[in-house]
Amino acid sequence: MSRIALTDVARQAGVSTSTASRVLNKSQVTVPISEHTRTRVETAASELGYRPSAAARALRTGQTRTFGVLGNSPQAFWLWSEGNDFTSEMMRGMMQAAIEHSYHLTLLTGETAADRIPDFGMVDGILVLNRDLSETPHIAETLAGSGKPVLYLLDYPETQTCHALAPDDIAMGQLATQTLLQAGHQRIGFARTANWDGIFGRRERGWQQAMQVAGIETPATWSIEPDGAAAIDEENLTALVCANSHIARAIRKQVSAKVPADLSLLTLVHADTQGHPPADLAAVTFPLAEIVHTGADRLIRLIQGETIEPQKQLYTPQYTSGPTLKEHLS
Amino acid sequence: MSRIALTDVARQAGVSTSTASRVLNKSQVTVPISEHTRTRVETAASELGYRPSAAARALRTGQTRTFGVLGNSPQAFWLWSEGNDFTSEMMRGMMQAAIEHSYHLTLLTGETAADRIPDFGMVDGILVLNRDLSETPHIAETLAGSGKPVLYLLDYPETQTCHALAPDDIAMGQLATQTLLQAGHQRIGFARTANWDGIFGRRERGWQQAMQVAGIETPATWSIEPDGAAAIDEENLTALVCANSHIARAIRKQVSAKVPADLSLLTLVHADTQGHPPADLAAVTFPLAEIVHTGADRLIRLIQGETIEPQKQLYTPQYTSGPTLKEHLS
DNA sequence: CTGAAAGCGCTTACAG
DNA sequence: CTGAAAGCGCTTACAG
Repeated sequence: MSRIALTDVARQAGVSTSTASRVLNKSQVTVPISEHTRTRVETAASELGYRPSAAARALRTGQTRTFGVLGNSPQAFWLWSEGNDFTSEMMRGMMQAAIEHSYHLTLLTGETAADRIPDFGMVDGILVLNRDLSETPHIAETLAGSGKPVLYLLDYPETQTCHALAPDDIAMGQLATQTLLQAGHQRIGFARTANWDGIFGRRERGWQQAMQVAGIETPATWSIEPDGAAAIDEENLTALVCANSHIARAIRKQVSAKVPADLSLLTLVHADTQGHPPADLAAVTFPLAEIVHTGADRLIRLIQGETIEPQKQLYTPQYTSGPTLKEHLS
Repeated sequence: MSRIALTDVARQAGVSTSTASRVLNKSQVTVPISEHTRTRVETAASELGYRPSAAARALRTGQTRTFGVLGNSPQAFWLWSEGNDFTSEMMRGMMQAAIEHSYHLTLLTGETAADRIPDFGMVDGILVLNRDLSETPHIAETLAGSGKPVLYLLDYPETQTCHALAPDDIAMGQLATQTLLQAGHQRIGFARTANWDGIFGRRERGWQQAMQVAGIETPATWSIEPDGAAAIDEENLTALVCANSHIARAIRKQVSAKVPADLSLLTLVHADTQGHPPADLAAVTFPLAEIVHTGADRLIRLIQGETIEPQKQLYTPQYTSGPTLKEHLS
């Protein structure tokens, strides 16, 4: 047997498809319908096991009630540097917004090669969870030309006007550095990997700025890689701001004897929904799930035609003490 | 400006829509096309920034190249009892299969009230990641009547012929129990919560069966809740099979002085992709990401019309030793 | 190698 | 309160 369409329901109920459609889409435009007709149509629909075709409806209305999520690579959905609960927090934020608006959520796969034009056809808007934007600027251009609402999370194109929600990365770097300065540290390094230059670059700039305000120079040798622990000794660093918790852990593994005896680690990291950063690290945090949730919510509002001025909304970070921070009496 | 459709491309290229369609869908049916025409169409398409309408294509072909994922409740995507990496492992398995076949993946939201008929219109098939199936049998019926391929993961309707991939829960309970028996334990309890009766029920049955084979009775008082540590003393239990790692941790927190001095804990849990169960627990594991990956792959094959006999494929568990297991010399 | 035409299943003005 | 009809944007036999 082939698919049961609205025409089948209408025929069985003895009404036109227009009427059948009106009955089955109760909420939309308020058109009065006789109780008798309504009952007949509803009975026919359930007898026949009618299920509307989302494709036909989407073609007609231009809306799918689904938004897409685009990560740098497909791995974005399970490999995140902060540890595994990053994925959970992300999912939580996205799904909650989706549920509140009765939207579905499609994870856009597609080639890792980001220059391939993605097949966005089936979504009403796109949430960008991409940490490599600075390395792949054409993504932002392609998206801007997609004709659909786009909202960036965590990372965003620096030079483009757009909707974006992200932690204030510069403020994160600054706050971490200021905290270490107040604890008496002077020789404070910054640990990051070379990738994710947008996010890590901003955090590093925050560190530099705070150091500069304190009148301390930051030679290039104070910016180290997670496997560059040798530089810590060479430069006599007493503290390190780590670009994320993964990096903090990698460094701690290398120099474990020194943490926190000789070396203070302060990591930049997301807070989980209970507001807790990793218990084993002193941290400056941003509210990941809240950012993602608010972002997905705003994207849906944009889809539904709400007028919202494009803006980059940055979240102020918070400091939470932890065992890897130590007062330094110089 | 309104949407650019294929007709616009065709007009600009000076060809019919049929021809334009053939050019732009290179891979499909092999129809020879002159190089000249091909070039003209491709140029027109890129000049105009043409993007095919997924809705129209889906309506015409009946395929969306997307599969849906249905959890018990929306929370399924971020709250899983085994800890947060459960989500990551799930995502990994699903996404990898999706990528291999160039499918997208839609997380189906919808009311928590599972009796509401979900809106499946936009997906070609459904992956069921639902741990409450035994409590909501109508879900399976609704799905069976959806006319789309359905594949169950982890939990499955006991009484229905269907496609399912899951750990062999009974074997898990048995293996854990046998391991404890061999270590010299006799008074072995089983710890679980009341919910998820399908999965936990099977695991519990495995424990019972292994005990029975060993000639040991299992009174109801030996089956305890995670907060029922008092029963451990009352019944002089020396070991506990825990239905999952979350439960194992809850129990350990209550009786920490005794683990593993007086009480051995053996937990049933998923292994991560590196094959590691939690390092702090002795465990009997199943390969979560592999199950999800294989399941998603099979679902896509079903969607594409491959004939596969419905079957419940159960994975044999593995034992990994850990610090919470102790020899018991009775 | 190319085109005219049908039709996938809906929704929504428009006309009663 | 209800129906006839157009049209969303594609793909695919079918006919040249």
